[in-house]
Amino acid sequence: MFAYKPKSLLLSLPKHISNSQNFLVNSNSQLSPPLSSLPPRPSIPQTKQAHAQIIVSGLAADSPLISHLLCFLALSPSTPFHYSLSLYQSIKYPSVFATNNMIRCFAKSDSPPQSLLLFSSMLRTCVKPNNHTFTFLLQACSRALALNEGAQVHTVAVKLGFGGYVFVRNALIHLYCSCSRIECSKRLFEENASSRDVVTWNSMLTAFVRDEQIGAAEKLFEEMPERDVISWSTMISGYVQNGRLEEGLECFKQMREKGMRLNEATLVSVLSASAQLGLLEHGRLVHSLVESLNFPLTVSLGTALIDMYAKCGCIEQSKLLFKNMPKKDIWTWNVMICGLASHGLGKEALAIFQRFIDEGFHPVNVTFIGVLGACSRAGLVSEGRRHFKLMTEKYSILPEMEHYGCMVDMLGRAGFLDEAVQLIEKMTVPPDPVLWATLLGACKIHGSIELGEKIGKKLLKLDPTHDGHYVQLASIYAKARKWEDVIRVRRLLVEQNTNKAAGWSLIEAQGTVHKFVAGDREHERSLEIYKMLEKIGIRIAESGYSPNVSSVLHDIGEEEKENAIKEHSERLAMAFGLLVTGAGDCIRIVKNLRVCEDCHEVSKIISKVFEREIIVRDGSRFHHFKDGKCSCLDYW
DNA sequence: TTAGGGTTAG
Repeated sequence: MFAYKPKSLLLSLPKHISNSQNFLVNSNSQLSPPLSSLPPRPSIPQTKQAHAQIIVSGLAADSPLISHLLCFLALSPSTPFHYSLSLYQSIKYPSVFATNNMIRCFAKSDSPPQSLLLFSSMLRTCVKPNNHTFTFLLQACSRALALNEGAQVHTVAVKLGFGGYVFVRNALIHLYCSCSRIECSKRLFEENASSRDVVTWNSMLTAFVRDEQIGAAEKLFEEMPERDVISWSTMISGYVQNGRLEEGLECFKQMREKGMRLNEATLVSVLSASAQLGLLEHGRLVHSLVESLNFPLTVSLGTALIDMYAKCGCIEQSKLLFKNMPKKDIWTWNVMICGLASHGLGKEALAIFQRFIDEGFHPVNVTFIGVLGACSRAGLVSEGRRHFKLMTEKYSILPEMEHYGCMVDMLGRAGFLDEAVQLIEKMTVPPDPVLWATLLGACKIHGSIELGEKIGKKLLKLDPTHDGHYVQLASIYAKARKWEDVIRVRRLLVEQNTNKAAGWSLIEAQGTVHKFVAGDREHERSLEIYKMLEKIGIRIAESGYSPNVSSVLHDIGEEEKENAIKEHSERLAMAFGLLVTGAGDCIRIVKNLRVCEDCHEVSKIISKVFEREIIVRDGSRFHHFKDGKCSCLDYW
């Protein structure tokens, strides 16, 4: 049997087996996130009540009875181990059963390495470990990401003849996967082809997914002799974690077609995919499944739903869910703050943040990405400055690139360009090209040609393959009507052999996702869409609209520029939306890039002349167009 | 005797 070789063999066997004195626990071991909810078990108060009755009945010295209580505690979701330990210590001669359950209590607590110390003392007191002992010990090592200790447990398990037990081996595959030793997991998996069960396969599937080997995971998933709900959930979350969202949803579809039972993990992953893609209809379908299958609205599921509705443009639905969540954790608050921020509801986001603090929660870096993003999108400059200070000084959170990004965006767009430059100069981490590009965008808004040119040139050196920088710099020149410079930058762009990133927009209609790129003529209803575009053109011209072509980089005539704008992907999606939705229905569009100035203007006019609410999620935020106005108040 | 391993994102 394969055994991982630890860096230094700190563990050898106890005296009756070998000796155990050298068993050391790595103090640097990190804890993995807490385990999620488990099936209903006797609660801690119930166990305590039973314990009290045992004492009153004079049975406190009955070791098997106390051992059973300990077993109940070990089965409960993660609890502090002090009570379990007091029970365990009341047993005069703890059996292997009692000790195993205490090891399990430690493994599930916030101090999993304690279980290794107990194992060490178990060996000294000559209680012989069994296969259960090793399963729990390996679980503790996995949770603590304690590779070295886990490898030692592996060695002992093999020496004592427990290496062949399928539970032990599965726990080992999981341990090495948790500690990023995928090759070790793979060897254990391959060495025992004849004695695998579904958990063995699932553990290996998880290992491939965590190592971002989606191809290998897909192959394994295909080969599996049996797939249970966890196999499917793992595959779906694998797709979602690796950004292969459509494939995640397709896998979910197949899972349902096979009549598989769903569980919380499946639903959370699928909600995340729906949210990231902005597919409201799909997200709603998942929500209705949650309700029809009577899934309890756990913190995870509730938070995933709040996030989905926020990312699909229904911030009111998110707010309602948030209000009605019986239990919230820090992530519930974080997604609510970030959701409000993305919809430009800065003041509401700050109010929620204040409630979060008042309820005694401690903010983390993501909380401040939401808070600073809220200030940035709503133009709340002094609040942004105050919260940035609060984050660094009161909560000692080291600002990351995203925090600086929010600040530079906020200051830059509000016209505080010098302050933004000063902030960048004071950064503890080197600014990335995205940050400079943010400032460049601000230079464009404020017509700051000199600074913009300086940053643009810097960007072209830093990141010459990114077409967006050329486009931005050329737009600055275009705004200043410096056409020769526009042509020069455009030539540079061509010489660098980069292409402008293709913008796309998508819209859902009757359960189908329709994706458009600029000038798209592939859609089966293309003719009707272009007719609708013409109709839109006439109606908006009647209301006094004239095109703003400053965002068009191409060195082409004015008429052609107008046409290029007219066929932007979001225009096609909007035209399609007007075709397929009923009068008065809201049109929802998801766009990968930021919406251009002209399309923004046109969307406002369409919302008025066609009497439609249009919600666009662009690469940066939400725009709610209604009655000729946008929720961003033209500040984006 | 009793118990055990694998899936969740924001």
